[in-house]
Amino acid sequence: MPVKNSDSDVHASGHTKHERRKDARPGELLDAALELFVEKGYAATRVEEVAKLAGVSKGTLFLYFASKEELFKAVVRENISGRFHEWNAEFENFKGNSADMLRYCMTAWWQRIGSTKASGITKLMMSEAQNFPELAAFYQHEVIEPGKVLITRVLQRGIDRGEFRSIDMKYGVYIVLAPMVFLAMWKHSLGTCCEAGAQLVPEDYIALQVETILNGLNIRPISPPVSQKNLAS
Amino acid sequence: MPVKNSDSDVHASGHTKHERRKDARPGELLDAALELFVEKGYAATRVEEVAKLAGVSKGTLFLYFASKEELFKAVVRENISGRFHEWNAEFENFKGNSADMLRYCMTAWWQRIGSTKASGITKLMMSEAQNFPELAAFYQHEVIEPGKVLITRVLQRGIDRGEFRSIDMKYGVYIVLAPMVFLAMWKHSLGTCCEAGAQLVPEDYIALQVETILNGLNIRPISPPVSQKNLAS
DNA sequence: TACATTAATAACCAATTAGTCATTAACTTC
DNA sequence: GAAGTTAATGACTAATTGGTTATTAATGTA
Repeated sequence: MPVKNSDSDVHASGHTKHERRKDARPGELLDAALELFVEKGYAATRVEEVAKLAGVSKGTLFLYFASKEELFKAVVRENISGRFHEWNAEFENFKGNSADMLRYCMTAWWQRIGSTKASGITKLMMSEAQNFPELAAFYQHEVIEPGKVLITRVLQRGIDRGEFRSIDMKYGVYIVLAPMVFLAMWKHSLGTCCEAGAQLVPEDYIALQVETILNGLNIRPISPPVSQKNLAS
Repeated sequence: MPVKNSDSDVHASGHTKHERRKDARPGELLDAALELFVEKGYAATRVEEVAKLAGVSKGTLFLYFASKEELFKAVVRENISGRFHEWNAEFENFKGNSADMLRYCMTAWWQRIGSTKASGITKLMMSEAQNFPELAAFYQHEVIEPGKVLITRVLQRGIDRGEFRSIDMKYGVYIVLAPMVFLAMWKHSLGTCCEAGAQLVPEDYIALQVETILNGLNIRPISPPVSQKNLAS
């Protein structure tokens, strides 16, 4: 039997309990879901917590999203949208050498994605791709592929202008992509809970990565591997 | 009240139901656990499934491992951390230049971890560390720290012998670690389900990464960044 | 064969949680 | 302001699952 809070049903904050805000609910629920999915992962996030953070009851959440899985899909669709158009335009107009362009590319990624909640989506997708092949395909198509195109453009420009040595572009993109994805993962996993004293400072990490890559892409190739058997005994 | 399968209790396969194989059980359970943890993740793997795959009842599993968490730790010890002693010894005896040593380090990682089921553990830990801080601390202590020590040793040797340029070792280890962790993640997430045509060939990826790193660690430093503002308005 | 030991089982428990539904009350319309 | 509509609630259900334990039976020994 429900409690009869007979006289008011008004919270301290001034919101009535049964406030009807049909238009605002989905957005608020998606924000709350993003927050918690990023913080705790998919499986560990309780729909009731999402509802609570959005200021509604669990029942209300299911009024707007058919299931937890549909909620998750909606979060990804909502947040992984087309900022690539803007970025592509930005890189079209880049004047200056390709080393600076690559530096700009990676530091801009950190400022716009890596250091924001959006990096949590990257981590989430890498973590849950196996369980949601449909979402994985979506992410591949909408995020990974455009990202690769952008990186390829920078590297190819450097090669065309004689600034970088020629490499197989199929794998070259990963030289740039791997450190960024790694950082996004690290930030949201072992980087937070452990590493007591020696916390990784992302800006310094990015700086060393980019300089090492640039040195690695330098036009002067080093001597190739000499032997495969260098082990004693 | 238990079923009285009175006359035999013998499976179709010929194994009796209460077969006593004390020595073989732990290994079989660990194999089954590795298989399922890698396939489904830690949280989503049910201990009863592990037991079933190992051909025993759930009760038997708890006879050999105190809890699901202990089972997981045992899997990590069996497949990764228990082998550092051997690897350290191997690198003590390495004769030859440090470029070859780093090449050996990364290709050996691929052969022994990256290409095996053990890489799934890396992926799993990165995915679930947030939810299981105790396991994360365990992994950090038993795997990440020893791994960093090993990488640091190789890089420091190169610097000491004048083969690599001097870098801040706090971040230097990540130059080597990031491509390997990325590959482990990629393999078990977007790499499997998507990337229809252009599948990543791990050996080629590792090869380009290691050569780029070696070039990047070359003693001749490149020119530092010149300007921060190269964008056209 | 009788007995002791202990590996193995499966029914059971307690806690968790995705999802449902009868009830309540805010808002709309006339 | 009465009646109808539907947004919102929260107690409830059903399923899941980590872990326990009383019971069963395989094996060794005398």
